[in-house]
Amino acid sequence: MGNAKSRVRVDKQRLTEVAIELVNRNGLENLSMNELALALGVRTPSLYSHVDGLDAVKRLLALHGLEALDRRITHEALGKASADAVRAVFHAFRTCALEAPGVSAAALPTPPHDDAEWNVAKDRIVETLLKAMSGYGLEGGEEIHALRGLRSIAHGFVSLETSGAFKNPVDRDESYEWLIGSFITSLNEMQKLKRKIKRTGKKK
Amino acid sequence: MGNAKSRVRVDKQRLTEVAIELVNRNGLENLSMNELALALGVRTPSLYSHVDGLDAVKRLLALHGLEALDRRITHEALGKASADAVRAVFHAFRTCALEAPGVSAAALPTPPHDDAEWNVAKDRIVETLLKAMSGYGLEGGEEIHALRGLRSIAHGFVSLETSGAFKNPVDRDESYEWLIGSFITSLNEMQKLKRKIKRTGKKK
DNA sequence: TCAAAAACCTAATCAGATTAGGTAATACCT
DNA sequence: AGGTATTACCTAATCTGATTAGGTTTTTGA
Repeated sequence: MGNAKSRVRVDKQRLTEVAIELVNRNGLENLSMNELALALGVRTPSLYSHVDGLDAVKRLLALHGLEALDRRITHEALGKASADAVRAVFHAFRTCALEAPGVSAAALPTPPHDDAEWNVAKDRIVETLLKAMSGYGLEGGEEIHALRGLRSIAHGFVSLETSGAFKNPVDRDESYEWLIGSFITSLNEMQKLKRKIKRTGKKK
Repeated sequence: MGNAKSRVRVDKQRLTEVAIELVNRNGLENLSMNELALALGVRTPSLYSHVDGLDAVKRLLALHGLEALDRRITHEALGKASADAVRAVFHAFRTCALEAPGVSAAALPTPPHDDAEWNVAKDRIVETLLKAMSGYGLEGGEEIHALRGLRSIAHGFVSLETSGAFKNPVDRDESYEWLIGSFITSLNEMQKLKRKIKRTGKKK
């Protein structure tokens, strides 16, 4: 016979899965220990056997979100370089955010200094982004400018979009393409300019 | 003699001023009715004579922040056009956010549909931004793309910066300049391209 | 000067997170 | 299988912060 007496059995795995569900459906700000416990079929205080509190749950979501984002960027940008790679990165960001808004919101905050695992997850993405842009041969701090620019644009657009800030009927996909195009254009211009300078320099 | 018996006397004006103080010092997420009441020298429930609750206080902060931002943009961009105007707008955004981080954070959320005053304040900024970019003669939806781009970049950069996401020692001012430059470059390129097309068209 | 309104106050309620302390199921060792 | 340590749960309680109820004082204005 089935084990009629067995308890519900929560573990970090299932807890995380259910939290992901909830947060993507109801938003990060509406995640509560009560709701999570209810969804897991358990009383609220029981959760504390598995995680340290609400912030710890959000941290798990952040880790999951960062990992998913990195996977996606890597996947989309694989085998591409320069403009194609940058385009792929932008799309990966937005796709993740639209498909999993709650998790993506959880992944935004800057991890605390003392949380090694979280910092590593964040740094991994930075590395991935730098690699994606490596085709442009940026150097001397410019690669950092470009990295920050890319992050600012992607995060800025997506967060305004998901918060409902774009009310005008103009198509949002087109706006994103336009913005990506503008970023790439200027990377290209920059590259042209640098080549010209190098040539001029050599003439001396 | 002074009126020794007079009560503390709170009004919306002073309440707002004190809330601005607090939120800029301690962050929006740490604003509470308790703290606000304490700073005003009044018991917490007394605040409800003046505002409807914490959300209403945040709304006041948002209105203040939007007004301040609009004033600043208008002031900085006055008498400028095209690239100069766009540059001024970007700087106005960042200066506001760095000088008054709490208020700026309060001004971010999209107002609810039914809040006319808040929506008007937001729309006013949109108008201001469109005017600032009008020198580029964008049309057919491109002005909206550019508007969204500008907002995305400014908001994205500033929010990543203030949340501590830029850890690399590379100077953040330079990164912002770089990013602004890249946006302006591509606006210029776009304009060149359009002129060329128009010329070609005319030749027919 | 007196009545109405406004601004305060204390006490109470409510919602969520978290902690304390106890009990039952599970796992592990023999 | 039997016995024990651990773990996962549970109920009850605490704490914090927002908000409401209901009463009292000050202010306003006829």
